[in-house]
Amino acid sequence: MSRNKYPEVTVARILDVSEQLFLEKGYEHTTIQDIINALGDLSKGAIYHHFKSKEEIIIAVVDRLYVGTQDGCAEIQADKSLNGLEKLRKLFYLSIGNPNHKVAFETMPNFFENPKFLAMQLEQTIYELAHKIIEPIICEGVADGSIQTQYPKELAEVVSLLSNIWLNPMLFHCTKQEIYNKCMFLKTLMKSLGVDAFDDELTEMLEQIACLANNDS
Amino acid sequence: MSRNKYPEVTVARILDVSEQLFLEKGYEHTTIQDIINALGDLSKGAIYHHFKSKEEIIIAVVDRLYVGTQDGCAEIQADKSLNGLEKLRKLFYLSIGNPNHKVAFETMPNFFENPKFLAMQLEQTIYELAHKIIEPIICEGVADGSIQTQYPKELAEVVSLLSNIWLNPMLFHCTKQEIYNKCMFLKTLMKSLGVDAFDDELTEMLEQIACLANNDS
DNA sequence: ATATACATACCAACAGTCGGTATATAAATT
DNA sequence: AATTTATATACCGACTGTTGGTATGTATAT
Repeated sequence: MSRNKYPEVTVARILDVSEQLFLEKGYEHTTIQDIINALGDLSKGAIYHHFKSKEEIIIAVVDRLYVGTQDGCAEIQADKSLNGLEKLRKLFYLSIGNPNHKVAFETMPNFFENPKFLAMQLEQTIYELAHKIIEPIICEGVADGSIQTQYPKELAEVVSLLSNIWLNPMLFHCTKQEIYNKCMFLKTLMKSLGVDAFDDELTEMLEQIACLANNDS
Repeated sequence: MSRNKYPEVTVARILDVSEQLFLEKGYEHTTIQDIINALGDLSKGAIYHHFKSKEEIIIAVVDRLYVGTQDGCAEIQADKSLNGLEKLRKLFYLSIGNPNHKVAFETMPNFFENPKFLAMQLEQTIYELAHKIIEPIICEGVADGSIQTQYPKELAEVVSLLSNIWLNPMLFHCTKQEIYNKCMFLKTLMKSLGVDAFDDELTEMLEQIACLANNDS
């Protein structure tokens, strides 16, 4: 294959194929050669022309997974008609409804055997989601009176961690019943922490996503 | 060096050196050759005689990190003079006071660059700590009336996750003030969830451990 | 005598490199 | 405007150094 006029297309193809393989086989068990084979018509040189290392590929993949969410966040953040609590609620919908998660969900067998992916997800959750997105919204909620807390930063971290990691069926496989219990628990937890953002509609959404993975109970 | 009369000593030495290196440089950036060099007088054959893979070495290392804790758990569990809540409280002391953590704490630069270790820690926290240790104790506490909850399993998972991962300065670097805030937050959180196990003495212990790592504020 | 604790030489797989080629694009020349 | 020239970029594929792991040999304890 000769030179492509639109290199972004090539980059996107590399990321598509890599994402699929990383989720399927795990980052550390995916070789560059696997990526080359799956692409079919590109060489090692091509890949290393666009990315300087395998690590850089997974960084780009994870970044891209969250791009849609990040855009949506900015939109919610800018919406003047919502108070802090309402913004938080809307954010949950956005995050849980993210179609990228579904894809990952279906192909990923066990996240603990994909430690790199897990670590990046955790890092992203704390340093991007909690600190840069949730915390400002909570502070806003405290200011407008819709959220009550003395510890906005800690609350942001815990809420992010629980909803993005603990509740994530990609990470912790669970039956429909277990998802439901987790949601109920999280709902009362958040309410008792001064954030009444977790409503029934949200629970239902999560249950439906969980059904994609397993048909238990 | 020829055959050793006491092979356990050799195994222990391999684990000592490996643990140090894994914490220092990260699992994936530690080579078998690094371990051999650090040992000084052993060969590759020796290592692969005692462990069948590099992965098996880190499993043994992590197992050993928790051995002391596990023994202590059994002791607490068997103590008939304590109710559920008191057992939980005692467990926190044990876990936080674990000297192994201090060692890891001092040498580990950034856990996110050691994804394998992080993943194993998370897995251990949920499937060993939460399900096998905390949950039974909480159920006991519910039965004897010292703990109130409708969701023992979920409570066990969240408590384990927050105290073992989120509060762990090895994972999330923080200043003394931040540790204090986290403790205060966790204390109110747990109390509002029906578990009043986090007292002032515990907070103080955590602060002292945090001081080992950085001297901020 | 045999099982065990090691040593050593070796292998296959891997991430990453490097010299080289082909093509797109823009500037210079006609 | 058409053609040449220059340069940056997309890509190729053989090669390298490193690494986890193995096969086989040897010495020692029981």
